[in-house]
Amino acid sequence: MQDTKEKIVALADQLIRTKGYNAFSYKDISDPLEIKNAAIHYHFPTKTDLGIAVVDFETERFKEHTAKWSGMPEDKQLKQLFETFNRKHKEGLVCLMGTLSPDYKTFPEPLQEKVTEMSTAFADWTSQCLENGRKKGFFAFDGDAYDRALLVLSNLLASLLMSRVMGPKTYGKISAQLYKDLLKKN
Amino acid sequence: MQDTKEKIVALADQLIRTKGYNAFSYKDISDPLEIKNAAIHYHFPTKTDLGIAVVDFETERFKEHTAKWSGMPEDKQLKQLFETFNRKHKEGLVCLMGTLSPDYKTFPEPLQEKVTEMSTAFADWTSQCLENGRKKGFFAFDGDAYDRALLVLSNLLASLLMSRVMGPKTYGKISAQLYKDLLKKN
DNA sequence: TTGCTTACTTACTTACAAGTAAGTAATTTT
DNA sequence: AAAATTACTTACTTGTAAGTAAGTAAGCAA
Repeated sequence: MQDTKEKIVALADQLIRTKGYNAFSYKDISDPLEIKNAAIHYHFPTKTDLGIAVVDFETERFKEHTAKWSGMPEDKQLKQLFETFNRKHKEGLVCLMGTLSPDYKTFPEPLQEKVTEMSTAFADWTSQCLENGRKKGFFAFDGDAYDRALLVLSNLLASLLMSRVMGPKTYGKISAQLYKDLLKKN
Repeated sequence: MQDTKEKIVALADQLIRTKGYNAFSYKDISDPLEIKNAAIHYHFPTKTDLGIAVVDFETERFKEHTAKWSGMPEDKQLKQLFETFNRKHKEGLVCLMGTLSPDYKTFPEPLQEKVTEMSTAFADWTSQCLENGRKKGFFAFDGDAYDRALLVLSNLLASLLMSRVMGPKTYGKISAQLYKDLLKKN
């Protein structure tokens, strides 16, 4: 019955993305899964443990995805990243980095570390992709590739957040212009 | 004693920016101000009322600031916007839009509306500033000015959030590159 | 078949959050 | 001078959060 444990992580992931870490409770998980709150504590003794599991799972998933894309040309790889965010947007969800960073200071250290680790993984991969893609002529942009990666990620992250508040079209407007900018030759 | 009311709003603002809306409590305000939690309820019957006051105050402050800048050339006006975010970064704070958007779905409608109103005010002003600034040759960018405004705001918003998680240098890297991009002539 | 582990439930505890009703002291209005 | 208003405090209530101790049913292991 590893099934329950996986379902808890999946639901917690969704709850963190919709309500935020500090606003979801064990009851939000135990009710739909028709288990008792103590069953969650059995698998994840503290809420921090559950948070860590969610973040770790996301980091793993990201690494698996990027590994699969590694044979593609860089413009296609970046397109895949955009598609990942696109899918989240269609589900009405935001990215973990976007929802966890405002609450970061309320987290115990072990969870903070995991969030930083996840974010670093995103930035490192994007930086490499942009760097290599520029060398091969797929992308055109000024400045350091790492700085540009931070810009790209910040746009993707915030476009999901802003879509919530300013309407769903916001996401498309930001991501479309962002992608055009990177391909543009000066 | 309008003083207490103002102090409550100012502290709530700071708490929302550091811990997030759902993580701060009336005790976080009543303790440092040395008043009872009922005193907060006297001024703001519900937490929603307090949230609305914080957002309204920020919207007003933004409109006052931009009104003061209205005589400047557009590149200086935009610089002022960047400076505003810069100051928040130095204080270790994030912007209201950044901290409130992940929790948006947990808000009652009246607060949601205020957050949307504030965000729209930001976007409208930035859009106008970019539009006029491009016409006068201060800025160079492709596409619609409103779309570009969303990009700029998303970068500023997210750079404050990401700085928390990835270190304080993140903010400077993003904002510097962003500003350069806008001034750049092709 | 006895014992150990897994995956829970039952039934709590402790803490703290938001919110309220009733009272009060000081000031302002009439 | 009396009445009302302002800005609170005292002392609650209600609800819910995270977490735990003890029990149990099912499966497997020796």
